[in-house]
Amino acid sequence: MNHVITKNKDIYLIGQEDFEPKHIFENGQMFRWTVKDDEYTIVVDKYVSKIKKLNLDEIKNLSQQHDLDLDSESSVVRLQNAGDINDYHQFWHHYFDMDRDYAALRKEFSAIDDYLKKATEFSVGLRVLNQDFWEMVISFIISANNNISRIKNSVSKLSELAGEKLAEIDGVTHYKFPTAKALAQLTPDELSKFAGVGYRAPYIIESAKMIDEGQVNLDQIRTMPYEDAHKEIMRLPGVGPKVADCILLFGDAREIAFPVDTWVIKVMNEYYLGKEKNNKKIKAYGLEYFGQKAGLAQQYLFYHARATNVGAKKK
DNA sequence: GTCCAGGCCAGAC
DNA sequence: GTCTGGCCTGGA
Repeated sequence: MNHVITKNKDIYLIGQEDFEPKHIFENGQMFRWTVKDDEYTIVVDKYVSKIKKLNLDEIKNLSQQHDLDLDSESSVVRLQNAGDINDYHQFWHHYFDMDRDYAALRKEFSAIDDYLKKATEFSVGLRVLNQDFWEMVISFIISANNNISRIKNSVSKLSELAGEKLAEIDGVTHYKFPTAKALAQLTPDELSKFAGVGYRAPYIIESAKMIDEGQVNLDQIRTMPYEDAHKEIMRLPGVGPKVADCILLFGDAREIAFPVDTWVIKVMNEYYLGKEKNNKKIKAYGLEYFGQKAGLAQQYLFYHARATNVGAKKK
């Protein structure tokens, strides 16, 4: 039975089989992480925390140290510098989407078809995070026609440029994600130069202004039906159909949002459609085929496709 | 040097 | 409405 305990200011998730930090952070939904020796340092909200899935020796040590009986547990995840048990219940529990039964979800997806089954088996422990809506807007504007290492660097630099200082860990200073008001005051030149966002700089600043001035109301968007929300969020410059779906899936937990990116195009053409170039039609097929949880299925497909380089031309 | 990266935008039809 | 070319920039 999985549960949560705290020891020495650390939080431990015990017996949670569907929690693999690598599959959670390295699947393109989250950009504020670094990893060293399988331990992830992440910047989320006001926290700069360390997340690690403990190995057998570490579990044994923890067990002895605190006189616990954890030897039979195959999964212990440690959250360091993440606050106390109240922080867990008020923030982390929802952030990590702990109310969702991912084992049941994988079972459900496995029954749909063999390829999705393979993708879910490949990604046991993947979870779709519930992240800050505003942060997703800017992060995914940056993501367009870009790669993950550059996106990570840009988001980090952007925070350094306009965000509040949080903490210094292992010699690195981390900054909170900036507010819309702070980003709205930057000039495209300084943003482009410092954060390396290139031609996206004016999109970021203009979107920040529209949100700060209330021309686009993110709180209202969250109460809209999916189609309306998707349309409304696209009023922001730099936000097209794919970026809008990422924002809704990762920032507003819209399970139906099905981002069609290069990897999904490859997967869908390789295993489902044959040859379809129209992204709108690919998305329509995805929604029809995978149903209300299309976005969650997309995460398994995307992660597996990218990791295995689906659709690569054989020499 | 070329190509690509979790696409968007403007312009042409 | 659909399709096409161009695009900051860093790394392979």
